[in-house]
Amino acid sequence: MKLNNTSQYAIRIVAYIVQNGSKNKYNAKDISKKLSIPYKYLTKIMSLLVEGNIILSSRGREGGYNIAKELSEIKIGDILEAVKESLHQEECVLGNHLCNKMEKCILHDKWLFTKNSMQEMFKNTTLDDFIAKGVQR
Amino acid sequence: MKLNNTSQYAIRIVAYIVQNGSKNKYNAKDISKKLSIPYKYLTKIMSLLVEGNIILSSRGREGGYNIAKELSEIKIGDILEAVKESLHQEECVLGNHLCNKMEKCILHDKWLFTKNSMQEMFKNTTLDDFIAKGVQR
DNA sequence: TCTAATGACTACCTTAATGTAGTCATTGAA
DNA sequence: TTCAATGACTACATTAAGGTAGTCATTAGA
Ligand code: SF4
Ligand code: SF4
Repeated sequence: MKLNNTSQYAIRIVAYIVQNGSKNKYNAKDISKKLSIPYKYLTKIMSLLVEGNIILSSRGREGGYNIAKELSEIKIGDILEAVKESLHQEECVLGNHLCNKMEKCILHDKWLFTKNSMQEMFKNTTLDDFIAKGVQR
Repeated sequence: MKLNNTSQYAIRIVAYIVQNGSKNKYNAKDISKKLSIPYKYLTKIMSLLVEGNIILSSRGREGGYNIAKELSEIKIGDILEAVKESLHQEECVLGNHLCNKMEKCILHDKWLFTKNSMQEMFKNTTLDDFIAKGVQR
């Protein structure tokens, strides 16, 4: 039970940018070094974040990455979505074996509740929440 | 965010046994057919459940599997533990990058809360809970 | 204009989880 | 006492996630 590697990296990347000045521009090599994320893997993830409109990139000399919007507009959930983490509600504890609503098992509602609270958490946490407390790396 | 395949199978196997009579004995071939779990993969999982003292097995002709204890004594959490699903609390959202308690990030407590409620759910649900409602397959 | 510094793209490699094959060990029934 | 029906064990095959290599495209500055 955890987020996959790519999602974890993505959150750490964005958190890093937020904490070190969201107005600044960051290049792939530096981020890679600072966060110990393999360079090529990092750029792959960055492309996903760009595609998801969370990060802006500029190519060429003096290029780099920066945040695409206001911090308060970006939710953790958006990041996870950008890297295709599956958080879908309709997924059952036992995989995708969806049952009809009439004969649900004991775990159904309990799991849904937990799933919901997790989703709420990701939906309700925005990037500016990171500034105050800080993430250790 | 979901249980891995092996865990899902394990729960479905035990649920199947519970629903079809926990006093009866079941052989691998039948379970495999009924639940569409690859035969060899199934026997591998069964061995884990036997090792975890959830299932008893008897070899030889007329052999098979049956539940090792009273239904009320077996928790979903026990099944997950038997197949080595990692549910450990100390694991952070961002992997194993544990921070010191002084500078925890905004997700820390929220994640812990969710994690806890999930663990509680698994700890507090026993096999006899399955009987009443039934799991669709 | 040329070039070094950058990100984007494509294709491949590695690893861990999932799944399969073959054989051995045990046992009850004929 | 055989032997067919069973589970256990070992080793291999497949797949998907994670990670790497090489090259192309873009751009600011000399
Ligand atoms: S009833 Fe149980 S098995 Fe069926 S979809 Fe809900 S959680 Fe999954
Ligand atoms: S503070 Fe945040 S990053 Fe650090 S261990 Fe807790 S959840 Fe993980």
